[in-house]
Amino acid sequence: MRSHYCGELGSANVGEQVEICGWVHRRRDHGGVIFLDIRDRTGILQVVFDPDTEESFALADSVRNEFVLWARGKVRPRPEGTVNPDMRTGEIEVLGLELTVLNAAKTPPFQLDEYSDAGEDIRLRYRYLDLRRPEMQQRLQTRAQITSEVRRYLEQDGYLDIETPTLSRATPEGARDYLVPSRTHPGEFFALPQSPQVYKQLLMMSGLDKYYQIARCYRDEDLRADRQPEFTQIDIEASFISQQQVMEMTEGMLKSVWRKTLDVDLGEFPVLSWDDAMRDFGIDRPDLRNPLRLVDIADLMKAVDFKVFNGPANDPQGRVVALRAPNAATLSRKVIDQYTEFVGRYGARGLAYIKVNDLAAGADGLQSPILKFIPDEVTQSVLERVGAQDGDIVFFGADNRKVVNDAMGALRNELGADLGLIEPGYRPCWVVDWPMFQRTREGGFSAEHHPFTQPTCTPDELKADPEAAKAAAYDVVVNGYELGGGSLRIHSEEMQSAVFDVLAMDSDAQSKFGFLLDALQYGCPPHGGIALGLDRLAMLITESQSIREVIAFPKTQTAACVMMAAPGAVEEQQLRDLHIRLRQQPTKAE
RNA sequence: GGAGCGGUAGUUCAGCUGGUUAGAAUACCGGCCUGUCACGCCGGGGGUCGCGGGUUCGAAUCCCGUCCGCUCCGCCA
Repeated sequence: MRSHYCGELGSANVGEQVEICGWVHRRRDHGGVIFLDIRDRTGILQVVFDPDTEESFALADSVRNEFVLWARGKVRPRPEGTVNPDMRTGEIEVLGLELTVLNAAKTPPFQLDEYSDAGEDIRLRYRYLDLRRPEMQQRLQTRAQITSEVRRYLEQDGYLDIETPTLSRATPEGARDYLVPSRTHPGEFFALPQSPQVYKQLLMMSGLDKYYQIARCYRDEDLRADRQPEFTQIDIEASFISQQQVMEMTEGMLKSVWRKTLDVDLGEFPVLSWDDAMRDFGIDRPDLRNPLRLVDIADLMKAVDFKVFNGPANDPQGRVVALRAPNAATLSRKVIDQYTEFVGRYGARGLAYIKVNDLAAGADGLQSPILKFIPDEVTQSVLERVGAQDGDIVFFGADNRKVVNDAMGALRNELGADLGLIEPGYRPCWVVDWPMFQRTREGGFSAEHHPFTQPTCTPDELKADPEAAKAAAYDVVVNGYELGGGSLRIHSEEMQSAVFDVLAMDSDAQSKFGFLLDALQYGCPPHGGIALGLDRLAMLITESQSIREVIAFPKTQTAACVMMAAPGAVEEQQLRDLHIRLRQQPTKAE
């Protein structure tokens, strides 16, 4: 039916008779000559019809946008002066000799050209049309290129692609599970996996040695621009492997992905400790393209009444930081108020600042609502430490550690973007030496990474002081996105039980991992691995603003599919089969 | 669970301090046009102003509720 794809024709094909298939991208009718731009996955091709071919000319006259066509014609160079340098196939055209309309098309609900931008709502409702757009085709092709390169890289390194179940068991820890009722076990439910974590560890215990999978994962939590309820992980695990080896393997893989898709050298992956990341960036996934840094100044501010920052006075759990923004002293009161509101979202109760107009003039050269609360020499030492220059503005955060890190870390990102300080390109890094646990609001502990992560201490030390325990965990971060995270895993039953104890998992919860504790006692090799978010990877490489742009059929913010109207109600009989009765009738209006 | 933004022609938007017949661009339809490439020119059709209620002589505009989309906080081991 087809001899060539549209996009692959060029000057080399001049003189050939070709058959092409595709959609009418645009039609230009000049009365005596009609141009049809035919589009397929590979590109766009101009096909010309003139009145000599009477039948085809009449047909070409009748077609409309998005009609599906077959055409036979002759490739010829475009006449002098009509070459289109903006088009990949712009040096040639096809003289249409025969034309068949394979299918007519209704007028699309939105324009599929590259110049108009439909709302996401309508794009998703007609996703099959949205995906026809060259931009979307390119994104999905790039995504396929990524997975292809990942597979190639891992397979040449001896990793086996092994599938694990997507009907699994609800877990006591972690995100909310998507549940699937069991017909054969009344009242019982499967859970869709949040990750293949436990399965891949069991595969290591089975001696499969090196495993990978491009695995769909499910988490029933609220969505974000970079979060979908179902997403894809590049899941990797290996036995008898060190943290260093996992990191090198991952670096090599990411570098070859970037080289393959963008022909970009990712360069070095600096390694930051978690403590350093939190200190300098207030966040565990720093965007290194942003030159701004948080600077601790609590020691300088000891003498100052912290209430000027609306923060607690000399709280040992507290943190006081300065954030210098170069050449931003011109920020208006209104803009500063907006930043104050911005940090408020993260719990900050205010945003103090000093505008540095003229350093040489001392206090007279500064402009700030807080100066009168701070001794001049303290102000000077603070400005000196942050390296303030004339024209800068210095923001301050003082509160408990979490609020300061959250608020000032976010402000750093916001300011960096607003002030145009984000360097172009990609800046990867590793964040290592994670704490094993974090305190929960209730005073207990939750796993910072996950409960299978190998602590770097003994089980006794772990139980004695959980807060001090570090984990053999590592995250790979690119441009402020957590691309992936991994760890060495616990391979002794004693350590795994100790972790469960610290997490205060009751015997019922622990029994759900009984199979794992058992397995650990039957000769479990030391092992470790990593999981990378494929969607985020594709998002970064295609420079998309949303994860939805690199997923063919994504869910909306309410975790629904507007095209299929999923989720939807089911027949009463289906519920009966599953032994389910709804607690109340749905009230959602149509 | 919470905060914010948006919903007006097929689409993208303007109109929103209440007051003629709700506009623009584009798309669509018809006509003209033999070298365009976001073709051009002429003409035309097209609206439940998301939905429900309220205030008012009068509501796209003000108020309340609700649904949908997006961004963010919480949440996401």
